[in-house]
Amino acid sequence: MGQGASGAMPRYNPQVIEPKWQRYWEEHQTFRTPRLPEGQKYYVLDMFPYPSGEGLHVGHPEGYTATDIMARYKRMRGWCVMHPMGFDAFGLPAEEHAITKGVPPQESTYRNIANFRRQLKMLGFSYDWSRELATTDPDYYRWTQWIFLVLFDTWFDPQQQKGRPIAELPIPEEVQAQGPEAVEQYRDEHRLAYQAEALVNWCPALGTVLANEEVKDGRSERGGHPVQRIPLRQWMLRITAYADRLERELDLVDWPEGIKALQRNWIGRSEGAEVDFFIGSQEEFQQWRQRRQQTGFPRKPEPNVLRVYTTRPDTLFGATYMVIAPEHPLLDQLTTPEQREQVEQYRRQAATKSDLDRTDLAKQKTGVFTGSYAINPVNGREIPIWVADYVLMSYGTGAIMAVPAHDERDFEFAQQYHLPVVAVVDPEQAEGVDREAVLAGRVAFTGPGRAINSGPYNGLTTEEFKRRITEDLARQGLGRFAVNYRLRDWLFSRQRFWGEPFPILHELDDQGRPTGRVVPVPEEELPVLLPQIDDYKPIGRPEPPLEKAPPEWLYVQRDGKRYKRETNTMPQWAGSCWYYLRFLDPKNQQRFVDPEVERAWMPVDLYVGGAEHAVLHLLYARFWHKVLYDRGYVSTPEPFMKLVNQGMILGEVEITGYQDAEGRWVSADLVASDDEDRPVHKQTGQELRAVKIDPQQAEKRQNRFVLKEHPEIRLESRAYKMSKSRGNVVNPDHVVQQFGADALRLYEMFMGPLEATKPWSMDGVSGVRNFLDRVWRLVIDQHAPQMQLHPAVADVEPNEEQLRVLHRTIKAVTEDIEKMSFNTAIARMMEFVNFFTHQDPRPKRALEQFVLLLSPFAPHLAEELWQALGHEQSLAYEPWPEWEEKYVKQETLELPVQVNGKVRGRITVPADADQEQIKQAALSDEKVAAYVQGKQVARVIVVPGRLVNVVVR
RNA sequence: GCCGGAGUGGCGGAAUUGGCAGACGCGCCGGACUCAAAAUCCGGUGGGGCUCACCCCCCGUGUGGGUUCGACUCCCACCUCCGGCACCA
Repeated sequence: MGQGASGAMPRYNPQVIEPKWQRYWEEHQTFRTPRLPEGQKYYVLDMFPYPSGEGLHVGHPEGYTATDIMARYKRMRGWCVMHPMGFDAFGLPAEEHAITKGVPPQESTYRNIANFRRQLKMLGFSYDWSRELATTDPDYYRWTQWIFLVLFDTWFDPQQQKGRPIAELPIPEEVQAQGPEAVEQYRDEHRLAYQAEALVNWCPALGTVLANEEVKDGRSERGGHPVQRIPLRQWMLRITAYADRLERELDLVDWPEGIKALQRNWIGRSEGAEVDFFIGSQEEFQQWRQRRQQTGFPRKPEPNVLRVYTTRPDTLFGATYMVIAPEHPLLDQLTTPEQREQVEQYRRQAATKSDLDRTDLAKQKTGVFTGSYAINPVNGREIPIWVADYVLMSYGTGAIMAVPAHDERDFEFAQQYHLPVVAVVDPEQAEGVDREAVLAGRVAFTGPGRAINSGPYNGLTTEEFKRRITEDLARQGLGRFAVNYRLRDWLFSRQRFWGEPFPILHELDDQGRPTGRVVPVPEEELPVLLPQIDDYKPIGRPEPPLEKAPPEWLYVQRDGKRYKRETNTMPQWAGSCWYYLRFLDPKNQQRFVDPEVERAWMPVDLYVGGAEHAVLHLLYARFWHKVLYDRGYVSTPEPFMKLVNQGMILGEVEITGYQDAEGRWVSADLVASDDEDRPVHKQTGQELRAVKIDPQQAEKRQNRFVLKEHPEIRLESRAYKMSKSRGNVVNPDHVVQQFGADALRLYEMFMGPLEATKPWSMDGVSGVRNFLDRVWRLVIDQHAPQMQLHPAVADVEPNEEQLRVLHRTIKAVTEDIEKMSFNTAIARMMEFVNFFTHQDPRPKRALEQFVLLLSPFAPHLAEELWQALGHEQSLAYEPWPEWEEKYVKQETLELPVQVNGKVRGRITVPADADQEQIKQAALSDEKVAAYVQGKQVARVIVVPGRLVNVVVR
């Protein structure tokens, strides 16, 4: 360096300035938010993290930086911003850790939280840390329990489509007549939180049951362990009651269409009809039909009736057999003595089959004839009733009418067991359909067409037929219009320690056996704290660890009766269902949130998080919110107005080649993967070795990468999900150490659109760090012995050109932030710096405006420069720069001139030139004239401000 | 199979009420500074062609068609990749 005092030279040093400003913000409570908004409010929320032992992942700061930019920007625009952070801290990993290492979950959880908090603060996010919460705080889960009690105290009124207090549930007379116990039972059957003996997804390896949402292909989503179906008493939440509103009210929110589609898909609403099939003799059938004419369609079918749900009532005449699920309650009654043995065996088989087996065997359908017949209500024909596990008890009525001619599954089953196929829909000229084969029953046709073989309905279109027959069936009391949902009720209990205890007591009799009666723990006694236990291990039986709690916790004496506490705990999703409300009033000891505060801040204006929560968290939270809304505890029907999903960040791009055992290269197009995802040779099946290739050794030919030395060997070039096993995980601590927090923030925003999946690149980080260095040198004289402004920085008025660049930058950056198009906003700022680096003098005023523009993205650097420019206070509440249109507009425009669509020249015209002037200028341009010469000008298209196209012949 | 999303230089990406394809950054090449290196600064960089004398020409946004004066953008058919669902009657 040659200069003695080089250490004192004011270089850009994030290691020093970042902690400095973090300390400043903390000391000055810069981002403290008032109880009630002052002026216009803006609630910007991140999906709070699960504090894992690994610490922050580079995926976290992506969304967090985006929201932080919005928060800082809005503050400078004068909005009152709510921007909190907390931790979703209940969950399996802490408990697994407790089991293997013997560390109590409380301890490891709070240690992990401390680490997360440190990392988040290191990145300079402008959270109001005084609102921090963790779902594991007794002061928080007290209110999670309280909301559970609200759910317990609520029934859904289908008339009003609304949750109401259980006390308002109308009790039918016949129930009333059976006494108070029956009434209580009737109430319990209608609560949104209820107990059921449910077939649950029991995972022996995890020692808990799982929600349907947590099971993928018969294995647990976490860990990939096998899952079995066993019956167990469980707490359920009646989310299906809200299915309709959860779907319909998606219209109220500004979410990506893709996420809405995902939720609609999950809810899976379908319309069709319920139809009753009589089981008995022809004579009885006639009487039954007549009776039904009078009574209409009953709420529950009589025992001699099989009720089915179908979306295609128009194919009723094509029903050639029926199928009921193995768990169907009528199965016993329908099974004839001759068939009993077979049916029993089949039922046992189906019951012990795990979901995994059921999926594996999906290719081959199985079933057994019950021996009974049902009578088709529309034509009086008798058809056999089968039992098969391709029909699910949990959907519709657990029974179907099978129409093999017009349903793929029924067709497959009919082929398997040689059941008749009768076509009742003529596909006519439907594209790509073999009409002859359909009519002959050789293939299934599932599309719409025209009715045949359907008696009086022949000739109707599918659409028309559906409507007519549904009406006709309803009039005769044989069927009714019906809606079904794929969505199931939410299995809400877990056999784990590290979750919220249920505020529920089970009454015991004199022998200490449960009577079946449950009572809620009174609100004043909340929270029900987790007890101290020494052994967290699941027992291997579906019996919760809380069974091992000390008796003084487990047993409660009340009004002379003994009660045992509920020992299941709530699933991890519980805490995240309402945290956005608690942030508004985190210290409130009287209520879960003060209504005044709630009304002032809700709804969340912007919610950012990963798409992996598209169905689970977002559906559950919306459900709870709607219940709270119906019960008058919150003021908005939906919690999250605008939702943005940040994309995944992948590891660095890797180029991979493949070699066989002898070390010979194998072209990537000859490589397949086996069951365990290992590479094998497509033809020989031989196992191959994946080799990481240095980019220097590869080159691109056409659209593929090949080995430079052997161009016939194709390589694979792609980025993979970050994972410990692949060793491509990027640690934010290291990035901050090496490049600084501002560089990390800026890079994550510069990588590409927020929503896109994008690969990490350390070179990219150093690129934006380079930009920050240039910003520093734009303002600071780094060769001076101490901190001082660059000599070119002067208190002068900007010239015309500088004003233009400045104002265009302000406009572009502002509009890009509004669109959350952060990558392009950063590109605009880079252009500004490229331009102003060459300016001498550099007007201080212009630089100040620029520093303000930069501040939401790189807040530490911006604060430091703001101070160097002579300001004493933080820039966090400085007014956002405004642009003036007169500097943004151009006086003259350079327009390209095309001849027959190809650019052949360019002209310069005044910005306000009219079409005729532009046309003349274009035609008189030398180059254009050369192309036009000797040809006929057919048309001249002038697009103001864009281009001119001369069409010649 | 069904539902979403995406295919643009060596790489990340920019540009759509249809109007100059490749902004900005990385990488690479060349130059300046230096004894040298790092850092920094300047210039170049889609492919091909040309007497490549810096001018000009042709091709080019996954593939094939179409609409249009004009298509990365709209329409039809298809291919590939990513995400989700998957016996839901």
